[in-house]
Amino acid sequence: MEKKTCIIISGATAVGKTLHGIELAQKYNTQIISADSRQCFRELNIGVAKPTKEQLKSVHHYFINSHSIHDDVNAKVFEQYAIKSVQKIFLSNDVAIMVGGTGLYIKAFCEGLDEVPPVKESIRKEISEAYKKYGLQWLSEKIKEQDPAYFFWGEIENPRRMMRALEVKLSSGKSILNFQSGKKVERDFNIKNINLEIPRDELYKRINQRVDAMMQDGLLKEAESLLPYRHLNPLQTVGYKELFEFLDRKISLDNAIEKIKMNTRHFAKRQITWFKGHMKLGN
RNA sequence: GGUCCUGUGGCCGAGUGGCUAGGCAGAGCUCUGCAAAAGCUUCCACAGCGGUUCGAAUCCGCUCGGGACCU
Repeated sequence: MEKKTCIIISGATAVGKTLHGIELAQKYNTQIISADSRQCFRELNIGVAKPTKEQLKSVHHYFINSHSIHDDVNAKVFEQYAIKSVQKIFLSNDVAIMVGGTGLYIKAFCEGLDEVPPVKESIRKEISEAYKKYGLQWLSEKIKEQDPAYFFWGEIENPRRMMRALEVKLSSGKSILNFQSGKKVERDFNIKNINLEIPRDELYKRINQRVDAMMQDGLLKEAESLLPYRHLNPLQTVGYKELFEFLDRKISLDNAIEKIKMNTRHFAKRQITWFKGHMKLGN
């Protein structure tokens, strides 16, 4: 039997992935799996540049509006969800399309993530609260004492990674390094990648225009309605966090809009760097 | 016309004779579980000219540009 194929369309925010993905899906008469860590939340709309209702009607999208901001969504959740979704698509199609800009999620889908024992919520909470209170110094001392191997090999200037290492150690008793094999899972389907790129200045122009359009579409109102949930991870999102600052009267509205544009550029740059280094398969 | 203050990189901002902050933006990068996250690296300066000094962004003079006040 011929192997099935998943075509992945990747690229920075605002390059035009959505449109290309839909065209391609229609050409193959198939469906799309979104690989976007924010568009999966049904409560987030204008600020995350979801496909329009019409677009969603014309091609079925997995992982869009599939979760709530109260759910725990991460790379592992995505991997499992996406694998299930392609399999479903492959039941009736030879080709599936994945569209998205969340590099880590795409990587998890392509290569798999190592099995790491689940971490108790209470431990995670404890660590992040202690870090908030005592800072990086405390964290790095704690790592040194609990997981000297990580202290030696790991990224000891990145609190996020250190906290992850610490939570794994504290809940499993083993260093996270024991679980990170770096082995890639072989999928039983072909993967082809199309990484979309346009000149930087053009991308930045599109970003600016899109932010203005979002504001016209009522992003401020949306942000306002999400204010009660601002502490949730899905709300740590460009376009919302800046408007929360405005609603706090910390910055002016113009200032907030400028910041959204700037932070979106930063985000896009990180995506470009990621895809440059990671998406060398296919195409 | 006079008196005084002031001039630091794209922006903000310390330094006030030798050790040439820092932040933001810009550029580059890292990446196996919060990733639209988190972190790392890096370019760019002392308004101009002259003087003092072993040595000046720092002291002196002049020029130019800002600002304040006086008649």
